[in-house]
Amino acid sequence: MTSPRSARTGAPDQGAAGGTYAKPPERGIPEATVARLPVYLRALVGLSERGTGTCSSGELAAAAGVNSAKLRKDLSYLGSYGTRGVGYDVEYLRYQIAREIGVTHDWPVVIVGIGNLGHALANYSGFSSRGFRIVALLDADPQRQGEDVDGLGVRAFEEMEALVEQHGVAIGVIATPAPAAQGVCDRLVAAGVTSILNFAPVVLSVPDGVDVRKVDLSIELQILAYHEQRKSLAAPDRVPERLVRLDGAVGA
Amino acid sequence: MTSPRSARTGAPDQGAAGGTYAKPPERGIPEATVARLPVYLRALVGLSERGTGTCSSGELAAAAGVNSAKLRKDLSYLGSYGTRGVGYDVEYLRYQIAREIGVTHDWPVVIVGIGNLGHALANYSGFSSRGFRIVALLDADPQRQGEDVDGLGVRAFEEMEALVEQHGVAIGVIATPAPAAQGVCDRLVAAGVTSILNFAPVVLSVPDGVDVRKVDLSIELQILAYHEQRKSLAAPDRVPERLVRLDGAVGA
DNA sequence: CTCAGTTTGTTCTCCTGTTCACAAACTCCT
DNA sequence: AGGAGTTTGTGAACAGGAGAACAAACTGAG
Repeated sequence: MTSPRSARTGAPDQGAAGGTYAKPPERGIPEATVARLPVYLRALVGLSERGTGTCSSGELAAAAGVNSAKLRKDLSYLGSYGTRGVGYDVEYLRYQIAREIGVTHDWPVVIVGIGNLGHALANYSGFSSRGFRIVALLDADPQRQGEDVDGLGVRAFEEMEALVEQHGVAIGVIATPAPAAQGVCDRLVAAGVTSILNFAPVVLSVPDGVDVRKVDLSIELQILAYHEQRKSLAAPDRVPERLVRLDGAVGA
Repeated sequence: MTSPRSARTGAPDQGAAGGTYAKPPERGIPEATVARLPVYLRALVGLSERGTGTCSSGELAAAAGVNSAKLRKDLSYLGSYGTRGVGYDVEYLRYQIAREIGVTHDWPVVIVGIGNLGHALANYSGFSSRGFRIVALLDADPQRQGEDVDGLGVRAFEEMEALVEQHGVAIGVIATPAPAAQGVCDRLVAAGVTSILNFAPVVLSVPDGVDVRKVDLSIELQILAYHEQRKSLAAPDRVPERLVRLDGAVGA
């Protein structure tokens, strides 16, 4: 009844109160959990700034906007960093999550495409405060080159390879117009970049071993629109004049 | 063996070639499918602009960057809009998806917080081309008010309620600094907005019936960093100087 | 008309992720 | 010290999505 297979990770648990180092999980954190770790990290930073020393899974879950059971299971993939009957030490857990994600050290980043969005990204404080150091801004437009954005000059594409090599850049951000994105992507990959955050509304094709994440502003709005439409259809009262004649439902 | 329960939708299929109107699904499109429909829509627009009249599920899947079986299953939730042995009519399918998402008619939108990101959003052409019409830009800073962004003046918060009412705004975009976001959110909801796209790095709390989607730029980068770190650990060769002393693994 | 080739729509199976529920472990009070 | 109260960590049921595989439906050639 008590644990038919207790040694799932192979290590004999070793008491969990010794403290030297708890457990090296190293293998297989589910993708869904990885996506939530940064949320927990941000919530912990908030709690820390408010002077909280310890917090329960319930409190942290509320701050992160998730279920407390899910939070505990997520954290259990990293190791046993809590204390039963007490909760989690905010600073300790914060460090452990930061280490697991990899934001305890600096990640040099290049941003390609310094239009409106590129400007916004270059100025976004959330990057630098989380270990992401923008080392270069690149744009194809000679008119933009030399322009100063947040203390960094905009450089030409031609310098991409040298900059990536020099700073050891592994992560690139693409904020170019759609037609230019694949070309920029290919060039980043050739230069040695292995992770790409893509804001251009295209599906990038990359070789194996390169990660791409896509952020598409209009897709998010369209998803909202879908649900909004459903809401209006479900409750036909309180519908303003914006939704008349949606379908052929009225006339027929 | 052949279909123990054939009448899953209840309707007798009625031939699918009549053409007046195929099927009103109206119920239960999986969330994962909803999130992909805009991607298909964009791929279809691309095909349409290139003059393609018909396409198979394989072609469309390639353009959208997904599996063809998944694409067919997704489309089947909307109804039977393809022809076996032929494929999908690009224009017809495009319209059907657009209608299902709700982008065949205009969605008036307000953007709150006209900093760097708000500027970028206001200028983003992907919105207007998909039925999202920005009807107001709002900012708390009196210095920004009156400034002209893309033909629209920046207005004060005080006008929010009147603008939402006047234009029948259902969707709001929050691009304010984190501390202001919850207050803005409450006010938008009180004014009648029922869908919110949140760029501020906070967890918004809203009443039931209000949808919130969050876009967090730094979280995406952190997810990339996690995988990048794993890649470096898995292949310790070709690691530049940026990843020395990651863990206590070397000294001990 | 018949038959081979093509492509959709759907079913079935597998896998990932979520949630519940509870034993183990800790604290605090008496 | 002992017992009541808390809280974590995790096994196990449950739900939902992904992919393979196949029958149904269409086209076109002979």
